[in-house]
Amino acid sequence: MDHLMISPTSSSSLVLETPPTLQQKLQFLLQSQQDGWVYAIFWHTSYDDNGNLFLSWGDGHFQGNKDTSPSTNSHNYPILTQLYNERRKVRKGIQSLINDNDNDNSIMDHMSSNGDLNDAEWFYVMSLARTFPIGDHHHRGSYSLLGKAFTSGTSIWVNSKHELQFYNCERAKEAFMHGIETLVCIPTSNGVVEMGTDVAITENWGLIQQVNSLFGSDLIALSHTKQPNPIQFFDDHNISFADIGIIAGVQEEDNSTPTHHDKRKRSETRDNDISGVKLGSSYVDSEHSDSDFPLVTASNAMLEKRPPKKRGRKPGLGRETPLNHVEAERQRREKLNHRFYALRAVVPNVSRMDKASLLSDAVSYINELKAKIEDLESKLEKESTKKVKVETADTTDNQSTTTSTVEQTGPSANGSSTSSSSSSSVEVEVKVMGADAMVRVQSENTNHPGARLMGALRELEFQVHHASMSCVNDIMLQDVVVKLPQGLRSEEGLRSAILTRLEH
Amino acid sequence: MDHLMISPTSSSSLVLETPPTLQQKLQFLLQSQQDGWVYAIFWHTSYDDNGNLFLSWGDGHFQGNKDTSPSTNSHNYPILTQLYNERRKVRKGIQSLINDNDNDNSIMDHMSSNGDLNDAEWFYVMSLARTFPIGDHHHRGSYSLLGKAFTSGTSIWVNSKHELQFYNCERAKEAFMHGIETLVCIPTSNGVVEMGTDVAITENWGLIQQVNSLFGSDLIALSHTKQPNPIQFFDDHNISFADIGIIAGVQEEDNSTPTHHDKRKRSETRDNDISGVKLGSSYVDSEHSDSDFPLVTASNAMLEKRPPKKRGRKPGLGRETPLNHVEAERQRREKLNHRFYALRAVVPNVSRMDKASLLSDAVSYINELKAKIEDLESKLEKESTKKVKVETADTTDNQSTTTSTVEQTGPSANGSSTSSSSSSSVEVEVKVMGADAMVRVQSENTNHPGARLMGALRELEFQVHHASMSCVNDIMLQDVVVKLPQGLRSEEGLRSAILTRLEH
DNA sequence: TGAAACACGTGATAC
DNA sequence: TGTATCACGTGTTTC
Repeated sequence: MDHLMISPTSSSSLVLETPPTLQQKLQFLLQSQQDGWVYAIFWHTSYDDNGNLFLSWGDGHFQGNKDTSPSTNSHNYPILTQLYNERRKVRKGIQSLINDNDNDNSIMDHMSSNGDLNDAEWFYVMSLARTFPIGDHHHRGSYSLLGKAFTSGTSIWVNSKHELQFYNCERAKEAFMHGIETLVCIPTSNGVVEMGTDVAITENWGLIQQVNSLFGSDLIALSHTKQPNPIQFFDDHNISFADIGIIAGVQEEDNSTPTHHDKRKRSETRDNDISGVKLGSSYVDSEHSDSDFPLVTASNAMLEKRPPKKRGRKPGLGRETPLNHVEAERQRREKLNHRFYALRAVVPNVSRMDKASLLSDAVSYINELKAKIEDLESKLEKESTKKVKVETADTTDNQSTTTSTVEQTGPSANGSSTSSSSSSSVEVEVKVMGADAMVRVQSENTNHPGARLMGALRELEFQVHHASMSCVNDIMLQDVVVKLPQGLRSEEGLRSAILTRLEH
Repeated sequence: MDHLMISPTSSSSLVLETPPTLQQKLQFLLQSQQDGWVYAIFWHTSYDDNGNLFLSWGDGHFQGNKDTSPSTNSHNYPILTQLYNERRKVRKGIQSLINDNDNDNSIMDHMSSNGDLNDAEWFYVMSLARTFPIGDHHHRGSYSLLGKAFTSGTSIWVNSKHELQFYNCERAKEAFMHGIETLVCIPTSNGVVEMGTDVAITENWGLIQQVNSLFGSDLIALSHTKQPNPIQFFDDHNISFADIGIIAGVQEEDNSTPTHHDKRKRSETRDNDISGVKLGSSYVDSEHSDSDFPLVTASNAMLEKRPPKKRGRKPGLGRETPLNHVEAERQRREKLNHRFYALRAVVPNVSRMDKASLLSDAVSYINELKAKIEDLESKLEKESTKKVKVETADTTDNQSTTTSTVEQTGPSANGSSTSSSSSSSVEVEVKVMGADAMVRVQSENTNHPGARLMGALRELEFQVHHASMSCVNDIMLQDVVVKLPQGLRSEEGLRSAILTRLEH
């Protein structure tokens, strides 16, 4: 049971329009990645009775944790196997029964309240009865991540529980409840590939490309990609531009004709992935590589409903600079949006889903937190001073400085360091002693200074001989003795090298 | 010297186009406000040699602090009086000398580095030599607030130092450096009224209205309100809408309209007020009336420099719907931006001034605050339980002592944990003590075990209280005391969670 | 039908 | 020179 397979192609007699190699593709996909992906699901597009497009289970592969710690495997849950088999048998029936999301949600919720059973396996198994609408009443973020990925044609990569929790998307919330930490949705021509795991995995452009090449050639059921409601511009043609985009992406490699915006329905994005990958080189979140943004594959154009206006390209455009510009702007927007999501994830009680409300809610929330901290600190201080009788008084000093982190913003004026996004006032001392060096770092105890310093030392490939870190009153003091590689002996150089690496 | 008056109308023979009552108006303005405004300046429009519009000193009134704390008054700075008089005498000469902003900035900077002298008085006095371009190379925010207020026709009200610091506007920065906290720029027909003080004053619509009625009737030099480049929509009429707006605002007393605050820059909006006021009713910043947004009076857009693009209006436009749309979008943007400012105001150490950085900094700051609160709460709880005298003794005692005596606590052979795995020569022990836990990891000194462990703890969001790692004979021994988030208390669970995360 | 909220492409600008 | 950010006007999609 280590490798669950819920596949209509492998063991079921149900006939679906997906080619028989889907299962192998997913399997291959999972096994070719060295990251600890737990499962992969292919959601394919279908039409419901009303003619609305939706995503339903196409195929899936469950790999489990790489370490296969015994407690997380399914043999501990015989009921799981039973339910799994049962579900598989009557999947079609169940689907019609619990197509309604609310019902399904209640099931999930009940399961998650169960404490021990809410792991990725449950999530995976329960997924096979789920469906997700597409393009319908999507209130901008309220719909499923899967649907969003499909309609927008952009891959979505969420790799923190906070962010996951934020999305007011049912699936993301459920994933969060079941311990999923990284959730990826990659659109294909006729569906979406979803992968998930319970650890954090940073964005991986290669994976998306691999999915593209694996699933991009499924040119079956192209009609699915067409919009349910007729597009007035091209309904005389039977092939939607989206389809053309797909085809072009597969066999044409091309691109050309950027310039005009689009809104790119989806699909087409892929051809840009192939042809214009270099654009992706600038994708990196330049400054702090928080890796918090979405790896949008997107862009392109050309297959857009075009009000019969100006035909032909604008005169005199070099064609690459403006394209980069729009692409860059797109990325900027996407990045900004993901920052917004991240903010939503940490701010509770967001009154309304719109950005302005979020921002002011964040402000008031921060003020709330500050007030609470001040309150607690004064309380604590009172307690401690009451209890510790005669103290050296530097504790209160430290406390007061940490409380007033706000005030630091004005002058800033901290030597070197500063500028780090997270913590302020980082002090680094380096003392070189022959082939060894002693590094002393003093900072606030925020953003895991220990991990940051150790990460910095790892990046610099310094072997650690000894280290000791202590945190008192929110001040973290770290002393490390490292062995230096030869050639690097300047104390100031070491210091700045460490300093610059401390910011993530 | 309590009331500095730098007025060409009161004591100078220079003839300017401002009416002789300017000084009294400013004076009246300051004294009629009960808020502690320190100074008021009227900047009037002029053309430089190149025919470009710019703002220069029209008149000013310095009132000083209401509390008139002796240390902040000018008699402490005889040099100030001297320089003031000197400046006043040779104002025109100085203007031509230090018209260059860079020079002036350096002067201001030098002054501000002076510690004691950089108060509002200095700022006020130095202002009289300043000029500010209008409508030229306006990078939207990089130009002066004054220019922005004038061209946009919107009043700008900044009432926090953070926000002030943010603007990449020279004047705002200078004001910040000189201790100004609230800075207001109110456009008039032929200039801008600027008021400032070193305390925070919330937006006051009445003040803006008062300025409008005081300075709105200066219908002299109307041509100044006209853009240097002709406005194609109305250049057959000689009266700009702005002026009409002013007149209407003056003699109409307006009021009525409590409903629609702000927004609408005089002119067009005002005539909208007359005809279709109800539209403004929905302007209210519905939910929280933080009053955090900009009191833009504006709209208009039609006295904006309009690059000679499309001549003639778009065909078939109803003229109100699309216009309202752009206006609404403008307002939305403005609102959003002010929310951003507010967020900047409460988030310390904003690494860079751009929105994306602000957002992620806000997120990490919130997490910081949360962590700190949790920490404080647990600390407080600990304190209080400790204070309840000798309780059950064992467990609580251990908790209190762990921080300092980490290494002694577990000389291996602890009952729980241990045992299993340890295949790849990495052993993990976990001992939970209340809200804290001790983690001991023994492994080979390869692949930077310190960084791996710290990274794992960061992923799990465990705050490190104390850590010590030593390497002997290529064996790395690490002991860490961490604070656990609530809900995670199982030693075995912790152990496996750490173990799985140790492999990268 | 219009108000509100977004995303998009575009031009400007700063480092 | 490219590579950022930003604001603007516009089209679209909600309710």
